[in-house]
Amino acid sequence: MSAVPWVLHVDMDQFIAAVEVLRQPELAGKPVIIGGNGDPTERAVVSTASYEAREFGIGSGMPLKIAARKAPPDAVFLPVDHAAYEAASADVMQTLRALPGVVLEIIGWDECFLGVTTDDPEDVASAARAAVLEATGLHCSVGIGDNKIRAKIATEFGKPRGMFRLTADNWFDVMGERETRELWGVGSRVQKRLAEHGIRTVRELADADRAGLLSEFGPKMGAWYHGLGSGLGPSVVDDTPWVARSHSRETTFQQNLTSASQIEAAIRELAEQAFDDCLAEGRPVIRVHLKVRYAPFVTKTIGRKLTEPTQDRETFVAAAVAIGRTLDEGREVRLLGVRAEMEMPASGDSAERTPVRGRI
DNA sequence: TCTGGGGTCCTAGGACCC
DNA sequence: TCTGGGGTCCTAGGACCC
Repeated sequence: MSAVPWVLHVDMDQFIAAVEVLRQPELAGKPVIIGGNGDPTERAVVSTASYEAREFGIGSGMPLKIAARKAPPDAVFLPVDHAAYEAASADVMQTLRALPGVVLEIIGWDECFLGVTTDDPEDVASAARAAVLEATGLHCSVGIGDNKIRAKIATEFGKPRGMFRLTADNWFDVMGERETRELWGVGSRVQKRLAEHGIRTVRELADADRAGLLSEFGPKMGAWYHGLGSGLGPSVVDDTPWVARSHSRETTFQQNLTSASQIEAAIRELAEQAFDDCLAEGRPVIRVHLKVRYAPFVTKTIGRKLTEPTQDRETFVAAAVAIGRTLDEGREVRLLGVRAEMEMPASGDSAERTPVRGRI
């Protein structure tokens, strides 16, 4: 065997719950549910549920009120503690970065890609798992692939506390008959649109008419989805530090806001915080976005370019408030968010962007 | 049952320009 | 009556990720 480049995807097992159990060992083996303030009667959702809690049908994104109904009497609800998870995350990443010969690309709190040239990727994966466990007491799983897409998907088959290899050789054996929804970057809406074209499985996507996909999804996404059916994707692991394009603050109100003055006050507060996050990076803000959720299912986002890039807080806040004044009167607001979009440093913009939303 | 909070990227369509 | 052809920029909204 000769050394060739591999992509490893490292994903922490039930990361947030595991960090909590580490600090409170008596929680081990119990259904643990982390979300919001830890009060299951509040408007908030589950951040992470331990494997024990998942057996009761509780999972990420579920409203806490629902989780409370499904949970057994011995379930423990805990508040989200960002600082603790960030510290644990930093320990994990530092440990992985120290492995010999690897390039590390962080894609989230609890997951990253490792690029490594080796003739034995399983050996590197084992070493990574052992190192993380030794340094942090936390377990992880590793996907091994010949590109990022396959590595990322492989991890699901390795969980928990294991590893799995997915490459061009076994792609269709493993994924061919599965639903398109299992592909990274295909959500429920795209799954549905594909199904309307008779495309339900991964293999059907790979075999689909390319022109049809381009006309349904546009030149970029159409081509991307088509390749995704065959497990195609980028294989370069990039360790250049991530630069945020925007910062936002949003809040779900326990009681809906009903008056214009309440709404304006909330916009001010959120706008100041979002703006300050940008200011802390020393980068001018060029756009403001307001996100509003009116009672059930209606979320609106309204963006405005500022007349010029600004580092003046009041200029930004005033722009956010101005959008707020255009909102329909008499509607109760249950969620409000303000996003500040920053000027990007001029760069020779990398040609290979992966259109999977969020950090990659 | 009724939905966090942090993000990124893509597309469509209109305005405007030559 | 019918309606260039190319381009850029902007807004609004959709979709997805962790």
